[in-house]
Amino acid sequence: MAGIKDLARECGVSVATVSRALNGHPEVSVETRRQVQQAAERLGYRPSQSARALVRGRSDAVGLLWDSGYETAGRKHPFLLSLLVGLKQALSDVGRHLILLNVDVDRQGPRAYLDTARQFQVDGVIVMGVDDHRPALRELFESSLPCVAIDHDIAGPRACCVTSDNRAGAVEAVRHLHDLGHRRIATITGPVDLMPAVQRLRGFQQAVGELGLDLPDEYVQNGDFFMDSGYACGRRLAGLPKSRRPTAVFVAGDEMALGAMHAFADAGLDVPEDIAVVGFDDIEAASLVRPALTTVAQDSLALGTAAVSALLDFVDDRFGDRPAPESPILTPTRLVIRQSCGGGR
Amino acid sequence: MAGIKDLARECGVSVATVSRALNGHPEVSVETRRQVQQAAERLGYRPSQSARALVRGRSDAVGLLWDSGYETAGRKHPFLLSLLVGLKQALSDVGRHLILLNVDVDRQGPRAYLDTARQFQVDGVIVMGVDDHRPALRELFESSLPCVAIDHDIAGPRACCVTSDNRAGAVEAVRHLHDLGHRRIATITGPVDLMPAVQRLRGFQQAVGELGLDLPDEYVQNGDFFMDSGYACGRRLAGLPKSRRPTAVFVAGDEMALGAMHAFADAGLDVPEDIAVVGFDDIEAASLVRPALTTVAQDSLALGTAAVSALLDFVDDRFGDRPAPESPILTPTRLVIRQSCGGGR
DNA sequence: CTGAAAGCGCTTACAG
DNA sequence: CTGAAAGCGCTTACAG
Repeated sequence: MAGIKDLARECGVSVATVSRALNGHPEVSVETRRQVQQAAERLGYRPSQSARALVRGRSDAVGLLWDSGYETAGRKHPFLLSLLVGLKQALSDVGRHLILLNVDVDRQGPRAYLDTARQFQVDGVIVMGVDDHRPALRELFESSLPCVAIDHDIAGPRACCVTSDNRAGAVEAVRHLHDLGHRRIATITGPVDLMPAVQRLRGFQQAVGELGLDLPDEYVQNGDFFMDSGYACGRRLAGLPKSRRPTAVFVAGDEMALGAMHAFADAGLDVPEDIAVVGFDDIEAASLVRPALTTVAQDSLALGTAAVSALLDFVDDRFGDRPAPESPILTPTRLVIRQSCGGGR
Repeated sequence: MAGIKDLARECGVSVATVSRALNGHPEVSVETRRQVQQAAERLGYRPSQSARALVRGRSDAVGLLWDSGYETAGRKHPFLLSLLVGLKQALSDVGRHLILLNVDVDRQGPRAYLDTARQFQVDGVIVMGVDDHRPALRELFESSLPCVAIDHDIAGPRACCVTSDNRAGAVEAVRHLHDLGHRRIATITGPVDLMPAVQRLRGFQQAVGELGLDLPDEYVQNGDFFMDSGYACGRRLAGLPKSRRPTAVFVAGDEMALGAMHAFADAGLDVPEDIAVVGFDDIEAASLVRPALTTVAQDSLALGTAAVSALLDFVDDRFGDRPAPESPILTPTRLVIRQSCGGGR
C-alpha cells in the first residue's frame, strides 16, 4: 500500500504539497496538482482513513444505531431493511460510508451511544428502530453530536427527525376509498406509542372528518403492526352486523393488512368485492399476495436522502448556531394501487 | 472527550501504563490496572478508534461489500437483508463493527474493492450480492486480504465461501414430499449461473434419483428467482395432461413459489390438495400468505456467524500460512412445515 | 506556491 | 513493573 511519502518521493515534492494537491487546496500550481494526481492514480494511492480521521477529528463516516434483536430480525420491522438500502444509497452519493455501530446499552450504560459515536469519530449518527425510552438516547440527542432519527420524534440542539408524511398518506388512502364509493370506512391502527402509527391514525380521522363520514367507535381497531393483530381486528370488523359492517378498511401496516385479509376470507368475505383493504408501507409481500395489496408506499430512498442531508446540514454547521428543525422533516408517500380495493388493474 | 493523557494525569501514571493496563498486558500490577480501569470508567474514556487503527495497522472493523442497486432494493434479494442482520449480530458478539463500503467499481476501476478495503484498514471483508464476474472481485480474492463471500463460489489464498447447505435442504424437501406420498415431483430452478440455484437443483436430482422417481424433462423448469418466472413455470406444469402432471413441486426460491401458487390457482388447481409446493429461503412473505408456504429456511444467524468466524480465522493467522478452506463452508437449513404441502398444522 | 515542523491519540520496542 | 521516546500517516499553521 503506497503511502503519502512514496507519492511525495515519486513526484519530487513534499508530503505537504501532496496533501494539498489531493485535497483541492487552491494554492498549489496546476502543474503540480496534475502531476500529483496522476502519480496517485498510477500508484493506486488512497489516503489512510485512520490517519485522516485522527488529524482532522472527523471521519467522513456516519454511524447507524439500530437495535436489531436477532430473533425478531427482518420480521420485526421489514421496512427498516429497505430503509437501510436507502441510506446506503444516499451516503454513497455523498461519498460517505456507514458504520453499523454495535452498542450494548444494557451493559455499557447511558452514555453508550454517545461514547461509541465519539470513539469512532463519526460525523453524526442516524438512529432507527430503537426503543424510544432509553436514557442513552436522551443523552445522545441532547449532546452536540449531529443526530437524525428516522420515525422517532426527538429533539435536541443538533438533532432532528425524518419520517414519511404518514398523515398525508393516510388521507390519500381514505380519499381513494371514498372515490371508489366507500362510505363506511374503518381502520386498524398500529401501536399508538409509535409516531408513525399515531400520524396514520390522525390522517385517517382527518380524512374521515373532511369527507363527513360516520366513525363509530368500533371502526377504530387497535393493532400492533404484526399479522396476528391484523387478523384479530379483521375478525372483529367482519363480525359486525352487515348493515354496520365497513365496506373498506385502511390498515396502518401491510403485515396487519394481510392478517385482516385472512380474517375476511375466513369470515366468508371477499376482498375486494365485500370489503376493500388498503395497507401502508409496501413491504415485499404486498405485491406477492393475491389479491395484491393496494398500499401507501414509503419512499425509502427519499427517506435515506432526507436523513443524510439533514445530518450533513448539522455537520456543515461548524458553530452549531443554526437551529435544528423543530418539527419532523417529511418525505412524500405514494399510493400504489393494486387489487385489494378493486379499481386496480 | 477524555483522551489517554487526561486519564494518565488522573491516575498519576504515564500514558504507556494506561495503554498497557487497558489492553490487558500482563506486566502491569494488579493495583495499577484496577486504578486505571476505574478511572477510565469514571471519565467515560474510550480509546480513539482512528489512533488505534493507525498505530496497530488494523481497525477491528470488517467491511461489507454489497451491491444494492436501489431500484432493486430489498426486492431483488430479500434474503440478503436478513443476512445483514445475521452478520451484525455475529459481529456484535465478537465486539467488531461493520462498515458498509460504498465502492463504485465502474468508476474506480478493478482495484476499487481492494483499495477501499485497505484505505479503511478493515481486518477483512465480507462479500455478498455482487456480480460474480467483476474483475475487481478477482483482484480482491487473489490478494492477501481476508475475504469471505456468502453464496459466491470463490477461492484465494485468504478467501473462502460460506453458504447454506442448499443441496441437503433440497434433499430434505423432496424427501418430505415423498413421505407425504408424492411420486410425481417437479422443480422450478433459480438461474443456473448462481451457486445456490445449482446446488438446490443438484439436491433435487439426487433425492429424486435415490427415491427412484421418474424425472421427465418437463419436470425441471428454469426460473430466475423472481415471481413472474415462478408463475410462468407454474403455468407450464399446470398445463401438463393430468396423468403426467406433477402432484408436488420443489421451488428453489420462495418468491417463485408464490408465483407458482398463483399460476396453480389460475389453472383451477388447489394447493395443497391438487398440488403441493415447497419453497426455499423462508422470506417474510412465506408465513404471510395463505396457504402459508412450507419452505426450506436458511439460518441467517448461522450464516453470519460462520462468515465472521471464517474471516477471523484468516485474520488471526498472522503469517497467512494456514491454507484456506478449499470447499465452501456449509450451514444447515431447516424445513419449516406450514400449509402448502398439506400435512402441516 | 512550497517545505519543514508540529501534532492528532494512541501503541510498543527500548531502557531501567 | 514503569516511563521516555519513537512512530503510525496524515493535515495544517508557520515561514519563506
